[in-house]
Amino acid sequence: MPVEDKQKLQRNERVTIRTVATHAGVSVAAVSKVMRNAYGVSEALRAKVTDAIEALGYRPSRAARGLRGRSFTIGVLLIDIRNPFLPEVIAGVNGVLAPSHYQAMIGVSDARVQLETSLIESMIDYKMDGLILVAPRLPSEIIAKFAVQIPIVTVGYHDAGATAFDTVNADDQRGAEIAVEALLACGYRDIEMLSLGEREGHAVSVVRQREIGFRRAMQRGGLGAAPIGKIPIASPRREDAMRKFLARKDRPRAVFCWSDLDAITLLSLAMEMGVRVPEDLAVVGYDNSSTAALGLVNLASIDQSGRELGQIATRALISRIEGRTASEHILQVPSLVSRNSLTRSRSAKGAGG
Amino acid sequence: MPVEDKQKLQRNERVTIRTVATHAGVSVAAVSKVMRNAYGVSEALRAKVTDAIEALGYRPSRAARGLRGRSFTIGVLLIDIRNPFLPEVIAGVNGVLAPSHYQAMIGVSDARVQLETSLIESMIDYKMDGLILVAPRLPSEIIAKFAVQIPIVTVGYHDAGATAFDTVNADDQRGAEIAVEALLACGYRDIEMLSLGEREGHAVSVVRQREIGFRRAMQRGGLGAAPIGKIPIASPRREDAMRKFLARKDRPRAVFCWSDLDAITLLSLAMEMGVRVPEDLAVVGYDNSSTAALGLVNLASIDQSGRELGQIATRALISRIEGRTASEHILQVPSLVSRNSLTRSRSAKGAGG
DNA sequence: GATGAAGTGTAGAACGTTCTCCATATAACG
DNA sequence: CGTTATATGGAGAACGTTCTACACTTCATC
Repeated sequence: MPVEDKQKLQRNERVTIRTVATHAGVSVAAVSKVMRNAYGVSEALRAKVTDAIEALGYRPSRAARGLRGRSFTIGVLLIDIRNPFLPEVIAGVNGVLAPSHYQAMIGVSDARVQLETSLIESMIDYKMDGLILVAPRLPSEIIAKFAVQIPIVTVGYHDAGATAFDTVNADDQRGAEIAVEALLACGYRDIEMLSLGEREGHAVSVVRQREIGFRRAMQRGGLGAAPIGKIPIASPRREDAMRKFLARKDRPRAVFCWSDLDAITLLSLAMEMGVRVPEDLAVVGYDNSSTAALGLVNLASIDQSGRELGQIATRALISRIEGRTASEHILQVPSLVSRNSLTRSRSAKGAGG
Repeated sequence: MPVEDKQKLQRNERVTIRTVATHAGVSVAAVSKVMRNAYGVSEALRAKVTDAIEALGYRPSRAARGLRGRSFTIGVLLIDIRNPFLPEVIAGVNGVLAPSHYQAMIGVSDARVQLETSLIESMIDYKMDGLILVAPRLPSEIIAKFAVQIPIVTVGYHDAGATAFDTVNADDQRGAEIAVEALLACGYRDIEMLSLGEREGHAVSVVRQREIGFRRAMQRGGLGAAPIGKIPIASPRREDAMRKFLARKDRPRAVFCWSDLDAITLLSLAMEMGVRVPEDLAVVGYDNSSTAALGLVNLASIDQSGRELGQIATRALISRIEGRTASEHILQVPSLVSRNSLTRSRSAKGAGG
C-alpha cells in the first residue's frame, strides 16, 4: 500500500482526500468526517487520519469544497483602498479570522457600481461563506436580494431597517455631534461643515449621517443656520472649491470636515494661502487617520476605530453563517481626538512640542 | 420545455449550465464550448446559446470552473495595506483586468511569513490561474517551488536570476542613485541614508537595493563613507531612533529615507525639535505618496509609479498563464519629484505658494 | 433470544464545470 | 458511388469534496 502512495507522489500528483484515505487505510468518507469534525468518529480513526494528513501534507481543495459545501472563505468588498479607514477594518477582520479556519479574500471595486455588483456575484459564484461589504454604494433592496443567497454584513452603511442583512457602524450622527460640541466648547459659534459633493452618497451613507448629526448639534447649540458646503471628490475641482472656501470674506471661524482626506488637504491649502490654523480657522476632521496624528498636520479628528468595526462585523458574519437569521444592527460610539487644529493650547501637550 | 424552465426557476434553483442547455435546446457540452470560445461552434448554435444565457442571466460557477479548469481569477498577495505604494499597484492590476474576463482577489498577510505561505497555498487550493506577490518576504527557493504549481509574478522582489517566475520592479538601485545625485546637485556633501532595521528585508528586498544604489552613488560622487542608519519599524522605538538621529551633534546635512513613511515622520519630528527643513536638514523620500505631495509636508521623493508596475505585472502574468515559460525580469526607471524638503527655491513654484 | 438503540464506518450520489473522445452530416474527390 | 476530409454537435468521464443513507458491531433491555 505504501508503494502505491509513493508512485502517486512520484508522479507529482496532488494529494487529495483519496490519497489520504488509502494512506490511512480508511474510506474517503472517514477522512471527510475527520476534516469536518463530524459526528461518528472514534479516537483511533481520528488518529490514523490526522497522522496521514500530517505525513502527506494534505490540504483540502477550496475549489472542490466550495462546489459541494463550505469554502471557509469570506469575501470583503472595498470600494476604494485609498481611504485610510479601510486598512484598519481589514486588520480587524484578519485579527478575528486568524485563529479560525476561515480566510478572507478582498475584492476592490474602484468606484464603479457596475464592478461592485459583479464582484459580489463573483464571490457568490466562488461559494464564499459570507460577505462583508464596506461602505457599499448599492441600494438596500439590491443588497437584500444578494443577502438571500449569501450571509452579508455591511460596514459603513446606515440601514437599521434592513431585515435581510446585518449592519455595523460607528454612530456617524453622534460623531458629528461630538465634533460640533467640541468646537462649541472652544467658543466657536460660526461653524460650517464641509461635506461630500451632491451626487455622492445616498441617505444611508456615512456622509449624510454626519450631516444630520451636524445639523442637530448646531440646532441644540442654538445655531439655527447650519451651513453645509459641498466639496467635489475629483481633483482639481476639489482643490478649487477649497481655495474658494478659504478665500471667502464670510468664511466661518471653524469647520467640520466629513473626512480627514479633505481636512488634511484643507489644512495644506490654508497654510499656502496664509490662513492660520486654529487662529483664523479651527478644523475638525473625521477618521483619525495616521496622517492626522503627524506633528506636521496635527489635525483634531473623530476616531471611529475601524479595527473594532472590522472585528465586530466579522463576528456577526460568522454567527450568521452558523445559522442566525434575525438581523442585527450595531452602533459603536466614536470619540474625539483633540489636536492643534482645534485649539493650540490643549493638544500642545499631547503632541509633545 | 419552457414549462420545465419555469418550474426550475420557481423552485429558486441556481441557473446552471444545464438550465441554459435545456432552455436553448442543446447539449451541456455545446454551452460549455460557447462559454470557452472553443472550436467547433456554428453561428446558429452560438446565437441560441448566448440568447439563453442572456435570458436566464446565467453566470458560470467559479468554484466548479476551478475544480475542472480555469477559474479566471488571479490572486494578489499584499504584505501590508498601510503602505501607500500598494493601492497604486492594485489600481494598475484592476485597470488591466477590467476589460478581460479575469478578476482579482486580494489576500493580505499582516507581516507574518507563516500567513504569507498559507495564503499562497489557499490561492492555489482555489485553483486561481496566477499569482502576483507584492514585496513577498519568502526566500526565492520557496517562491520557485510554488511557481511550479501556479504562474507567479513578483513585484518589489529583486531576483533577476529567478527562472521559475517573473519579477517586475522599479530599479531601486537607480532610484537611490537619483536621490543622491539630486542631493549632490544641490551642493550637499554630508549625506546619510536612513534605512530599515537590520532584520527586515533579505538581499532581494527593495530596501537593500536602495542601500546598494546609495553606496554606489556616494562612491561615484567621491564620498567614500556612505553612512546608513537603521530605523526600527515598530513604534515607539522607531520615533526614538529618529529623535536620536535628529539630536546628534554630527547629524548630516542631508538625508535619504528608504520610504516616505519614515521620511514624513522624520519631517514631523524635525519640526517638533526645531530642526528646519531644508535649511538645517534636506530630506528625500521614496514612493512619492500622496501625503508627500501635500503642501504641509512638501517632501521631495522618488516616484516609482506603482500603478505602472501593477499593469506590467498583470500583463506578464496573463502571458504566463497563456503559456509563456521563459522567465521575464522587468525593470522600470524611477524619477525624482522635487519639492521643498530638497531645496526651498525650486519647488516653491511647484507647490504654488 | 428477540428487539432496539447507540456508535462507528462505508458506498456512492451529488455539486457545476471542462474536455476528450465519438457520432453524424455534409462536402469534395476520384 | 465509394472514400475521405471537414465541420458540427453530443455523451460521459473526470475534478475533489460533502453528505445522505445504509450496514455492521456491540451492548442494554425486555
